[in-house]
Amino acid sequence: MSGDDQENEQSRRSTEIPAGYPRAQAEIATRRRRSPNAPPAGRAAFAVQTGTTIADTVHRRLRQDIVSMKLVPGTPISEKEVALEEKVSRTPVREAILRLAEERLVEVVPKSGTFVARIPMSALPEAIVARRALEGVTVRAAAQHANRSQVTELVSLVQRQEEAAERGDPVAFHRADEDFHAAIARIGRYPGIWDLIQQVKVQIDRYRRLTLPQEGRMDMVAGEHLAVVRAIEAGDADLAVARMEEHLDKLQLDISVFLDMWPDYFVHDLPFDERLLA
Amino acid sequence: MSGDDQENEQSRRSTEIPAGYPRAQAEIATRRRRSPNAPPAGRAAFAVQTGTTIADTVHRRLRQDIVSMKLVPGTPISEKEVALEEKVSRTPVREAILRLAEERLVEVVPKSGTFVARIPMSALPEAIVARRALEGVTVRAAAQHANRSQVTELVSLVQRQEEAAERGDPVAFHRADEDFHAAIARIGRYPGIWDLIQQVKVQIDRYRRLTLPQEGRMDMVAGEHLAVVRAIEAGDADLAVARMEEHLDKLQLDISVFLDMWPDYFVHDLPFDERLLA
DNA sequence: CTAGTATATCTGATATACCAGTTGAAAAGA
DNA sequence: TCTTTTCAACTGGTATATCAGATATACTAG
Repeated sequence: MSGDDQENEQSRRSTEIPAGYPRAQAEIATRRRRSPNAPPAGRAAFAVQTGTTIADTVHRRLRQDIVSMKLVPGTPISEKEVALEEKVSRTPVREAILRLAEERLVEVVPKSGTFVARIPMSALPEAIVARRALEGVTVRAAAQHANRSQVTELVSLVQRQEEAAERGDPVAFHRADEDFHAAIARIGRYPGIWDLIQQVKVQIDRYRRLTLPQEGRMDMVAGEHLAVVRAIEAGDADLAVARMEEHLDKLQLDISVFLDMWPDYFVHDLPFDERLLA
Repeated sequence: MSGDDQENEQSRRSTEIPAGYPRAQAEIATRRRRSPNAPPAGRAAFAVQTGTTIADTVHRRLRQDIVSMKLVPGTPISEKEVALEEKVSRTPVREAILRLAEERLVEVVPKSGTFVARIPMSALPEAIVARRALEGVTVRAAAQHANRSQVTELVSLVQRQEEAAERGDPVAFHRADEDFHAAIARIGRYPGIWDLIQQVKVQIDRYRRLTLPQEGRMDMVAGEHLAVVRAIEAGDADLAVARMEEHLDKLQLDISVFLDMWPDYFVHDLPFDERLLA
């Protein structure tokens, strides 16, 4: 609703630093050494920022629009068109679209067109259980590692979320929600698993955008988060996991309703045997 | 070693079919309709094969060499050089490299060069626990869903692995191993989770290529797999999960040894606080 | 009016050209 | 000999050109 979804791109590729490169000591047999210019070697660009490329920008923008359902499934996305709108060449646009294709957010049909991907129904249950399992790992670790200041930090995040709920700001609420889960992963010392969770969450999030913002749900979420924090504070790992699983199970809405409402937004890919091992 | 690693690219993007596209009924406000030529609409290319592109080929080849440690961390990979070797233009090569970058298999430094990524030490523990959690999900589901024929199929896969172990064929052994875990995910009706597992496994696999093929380990693995199958056959989900976790825990080798042996193959990225949420 | 076909015009895939940082070693200075 | 400076070669990022497949429309035959 209000303003653009910022959709904070948490820990994304771009932020990281190459961190310097050692000389490729073992010159590989298969790959020939460059005639002049020995292997790149030494500190390769400690550049604080791996300069945000145009492709990054376009990717972020398109991804935002897709996840926020501003671009509904089936919408055609033309490389040329986007290039014109963004006033760049088709190359970076293409790179952005390729990334989206890997995230399963668009489907590209070779000589026909690229379209915003429909939500694969079969992927939803998978995403839910996968997320449940992964968040179980992070919250258990968090309960085992959290110190006092980190617990306080989590409380602060919950409060931020409560405030967003009170003033009915779904965008801020959503962001606080993400930050909370991310913080738990970080405190559990498994930041990389949060990346995985985010990846899995994408399709779920798209689906949830379809559901109307359920009244009262926002307050409940904050309460459930607080229950998780209390378990972490108590150092009760099993309880923390249980609380988190309860929380995640709450968003198990039945899909059928929305299936009728927007049938074209989904693709019914039955779990047919797709692998035929020789 | 004997012959090229085939590194069966299990369920990869390419195999899937676009599956036809419905007319983009809701013409999105944000995106303008194409002047002539209404939206692509109808069955867009039921093409059995989304024609394997050159980029796919190059990607597969490079990925294979990296995962198999034929290209060790730090090795420079030049777009131009690969293009010349493969006798194609830089464009598809670039696309392949971009994909590898997303898989964290290469690091590209903008105006300097692209290098085979060092193994991020901090990612290893994360990958191990994430895999454990995810395989727990799939094996539990498999125990709940497996029918007689599927159990037999699993037995067959274990036997294939035993045969590979007997004739000391690590490549076939490795492939059988992958197929076994993939089959469990498929039987558990969570094929998508196998994709996740594979993604997480990559760095672990690279690391494991460094370790010498431990004598006797191959036979043990087959035995452990069989134990999992028996639990599945008995329909004992909890036992199956336990057996699988025992199995996965066995490959918990201490890293320090190999760290000394090939220090330049790893990057020590301590779990410093990388996210600073506003 | 309908069915079939031809064609204009989309599309993404690939090839090529150009640009601006980066780098390493030669060149210059001490 | 050692340090500093310069600079040409090489890199990945971007722009542009070309190609062939896929589609929708216009056209033709009946």
